[in-house]
Amino acid sequence: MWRTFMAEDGDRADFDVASIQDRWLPVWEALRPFRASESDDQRERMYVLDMFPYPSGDLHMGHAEAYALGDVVARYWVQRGRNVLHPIGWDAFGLPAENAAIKRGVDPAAWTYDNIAAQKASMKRYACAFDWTRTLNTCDPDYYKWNQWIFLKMFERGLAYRKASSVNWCPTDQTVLANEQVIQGLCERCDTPVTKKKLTQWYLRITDYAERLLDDMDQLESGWPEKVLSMQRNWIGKSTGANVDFVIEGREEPVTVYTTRPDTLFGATFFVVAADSDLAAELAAGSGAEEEFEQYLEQVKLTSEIDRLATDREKTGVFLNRYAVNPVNGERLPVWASDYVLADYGTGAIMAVPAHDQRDLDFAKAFGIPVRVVVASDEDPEQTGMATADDGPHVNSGPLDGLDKEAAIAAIIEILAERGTGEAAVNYRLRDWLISRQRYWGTPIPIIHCPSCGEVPVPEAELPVVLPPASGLDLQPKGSSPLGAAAAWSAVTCPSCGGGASRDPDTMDTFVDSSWYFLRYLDPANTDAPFSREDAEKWLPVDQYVGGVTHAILHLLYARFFTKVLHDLGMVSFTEPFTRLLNQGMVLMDGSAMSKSRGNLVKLSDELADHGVDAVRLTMVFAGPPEDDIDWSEVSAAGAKRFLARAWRLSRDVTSSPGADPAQGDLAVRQATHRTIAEAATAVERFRFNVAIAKVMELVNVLRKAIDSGVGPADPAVREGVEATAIILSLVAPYTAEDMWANLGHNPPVARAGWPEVIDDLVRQETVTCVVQIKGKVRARLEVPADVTQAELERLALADDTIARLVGEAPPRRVIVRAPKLVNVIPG
RNA sequence: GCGGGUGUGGCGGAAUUGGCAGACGCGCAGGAUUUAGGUUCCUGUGUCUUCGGACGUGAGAGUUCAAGUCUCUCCACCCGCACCA
Repeated sequence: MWRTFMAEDGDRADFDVASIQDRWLPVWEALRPFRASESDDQRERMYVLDMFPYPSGDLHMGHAEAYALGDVVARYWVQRGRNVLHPIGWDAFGLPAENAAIKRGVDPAAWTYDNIAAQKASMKRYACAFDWTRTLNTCDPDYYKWNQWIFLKMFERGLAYRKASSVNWCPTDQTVLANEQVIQGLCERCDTPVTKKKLTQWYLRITDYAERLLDDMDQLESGWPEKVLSMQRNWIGKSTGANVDFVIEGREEPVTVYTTRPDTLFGATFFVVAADSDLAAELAAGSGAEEEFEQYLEQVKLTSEIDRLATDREKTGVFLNRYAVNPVNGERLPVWASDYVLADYGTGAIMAVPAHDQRDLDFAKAFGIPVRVVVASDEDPEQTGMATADDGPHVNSGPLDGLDKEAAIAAIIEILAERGTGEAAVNYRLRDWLISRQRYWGTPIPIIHCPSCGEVPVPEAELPVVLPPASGLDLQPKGSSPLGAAAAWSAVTCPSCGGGASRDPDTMDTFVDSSWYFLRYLDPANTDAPFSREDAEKWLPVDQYVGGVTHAILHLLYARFFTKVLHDLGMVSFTEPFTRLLNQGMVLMDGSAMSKSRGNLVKLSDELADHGVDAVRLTMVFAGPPEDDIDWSEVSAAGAKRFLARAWRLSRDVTSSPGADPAQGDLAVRQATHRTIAEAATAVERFRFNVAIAKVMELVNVLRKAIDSGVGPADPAVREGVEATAIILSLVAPYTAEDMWANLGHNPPVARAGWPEVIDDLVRQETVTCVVQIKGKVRARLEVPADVTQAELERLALADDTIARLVGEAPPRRVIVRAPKLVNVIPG
């Protein structure tokens, strides 16, 4: 009702958000201001990329923040005259589509494409500066064909392979998970405790790239947040040490263990194999300890992953009635099986040195195994219960006695190497990437299983292997892929021998889709290749990537891996895909993440209806540094709207004509304008968008005063200032800016108006305020010429009445002069 | 435990190289316009104060003419990893 009032309330209250939005949206739709030029454009290229969304519903507050931030960067560089590529697409495969299908009986494809349509409309209304001619959906056969193609290239090179292994299994989603998708023992997606299952699955050999993934981080050092780099380093988990071979009595082959402390080899008093390893079962067989071992293994299997992760758990294990022989001194070490040794790290077996490893000590104490100190220390681990990890002279270690840690490691490696029982070794925590998923809505794995030929790649000419329609398939999770039940789809003839064969029933992890999508944007309709090498060389690597820190490991590591593989395939020349990364924070409500169950969900559509697109965007950008979280309850979209109305009113008040010569205008207003332009540019380039906004707000205040009580609305400097305001605001508040631009008598789009040129003379201050301190406390201020000399400034400062009075007669002991801004007088 | 980060008014946050702490906004208070106000405009707003000033950036020390900024010690909180041998 009050809106009706406002409309009648004369020229003050005309800032009608809804009608401004309705006016400009169709105009932009026609003008397409953000199309990246395809060829022979001489402008410098720039690739600004936002992480693409999963179409799980309409856009939410998190999207609104991320896309507002990415938009500032993209729009800024467009204004600066760059040829900016700023694309968007949809990460459209994945479980939610399938779950919706199961729950509501809709086709996953229909569900997905409906959501995409809704998000696309919302994004356009949200005025995202995307190049709408380049969108992609990963669930389109045109897209996933190239997942399959890349997979086959990897298969050819041995980078994609199948193996049987104990894998992470989500009982709820009824599918396997990559290590990266298990968070604290829970399924990343549904928080169900993850269990282990022995399955034959497809893997990508990311471990082959571990060293390069680590090394190439040097290239990212200044462009990526330190946090993300450290998380990736952590995840790759490189360690150095040695492999040592231990003979097990009664076993032909020696067992290799990996250790980071080969120098403590003389302190080994027992030997442990992972309870769930094949080796443990083998050693238990015929040892007389089978029964105990079986019982123990049962118990271990029942222990959930979460319990396993509790670090303060009691050590458990079972003696296998076997002995390993220490290669350096021939000692017999009892062999135990325990779950504190992991089957899939190192070799699944360890030498245990209780004096210098806390876990081994805990175990030794629990089972009364002797502790032998081999690195001298004041503390006795057996007494204190604390293993010592400090450096120190070695003792009880034969040839290593007296050496420090570093020397001892070098010496023992040499000794082992001479005897052929060990060598220096490097280990990684990173495991190969498990990509098989027993679900429907994903990329079919393009392999045919033939009883006589084995794994046969689908011939390239037959790609894509298209998903069969969902209708008629049982998508209910049951542990095996729904595709296997699509008999007509599954049954094929072997491309190699022509015999009966079947398709691989699994689909790929959706992280495969997002590992190279940034390349597909260059040429999303290409039918000959995933992307053109020529375009890739022109546009990539991505100059600025914007997205949430939730993908710090998963997506970013996989995308880096894919880029290196594509590099090795000769398809791209660079080795890192994203030069700079900006991780935006989250949008919270009342201190915690929004969720329906918590009852603190803020609906984006409500906020947009209440305050308008521009005010919501402005609030997101002005709230603080982009990487910080925003608590929606602590910021004010109403305040943002008020500011926009204030800025917009300026454009109504200007009475000079377009093209009026600003040189004829008021100097002070011009200076304020040009300083703002310069400061806003610096702030945007440093990602201090909130500061850029603050600067525009100051300019708006100056212009308001100039109009109301200063030079008046007809001064050309006022026009210049309001035009600059519109252009700077176009980065954040495109509707308001466009309407201001029109009010000022210009044609749309303001987004392509060009960044105003800064006149240096107007930025330079001819006089500055100099503070005069006495002993570091400000006592006076002087207006001085900006180019004042040190000597002149000192004279002026000491001549100041206040200063002269406070300093007194005696000559000052010292005067520090930093012309033109500061003088500090230390009285005698 | 290991690694990364953050501590500034009632709140969100500013502050190139050490050089006026608290820009800008929110909120609050007062005033003007208004029949009215979820409008607009103006003014004030770190704390204490004997109105001269004094104190003030998590705590404590140090370097310096000068420290939010540099160094050391400590505290609190957040994030990531965590039985990885």
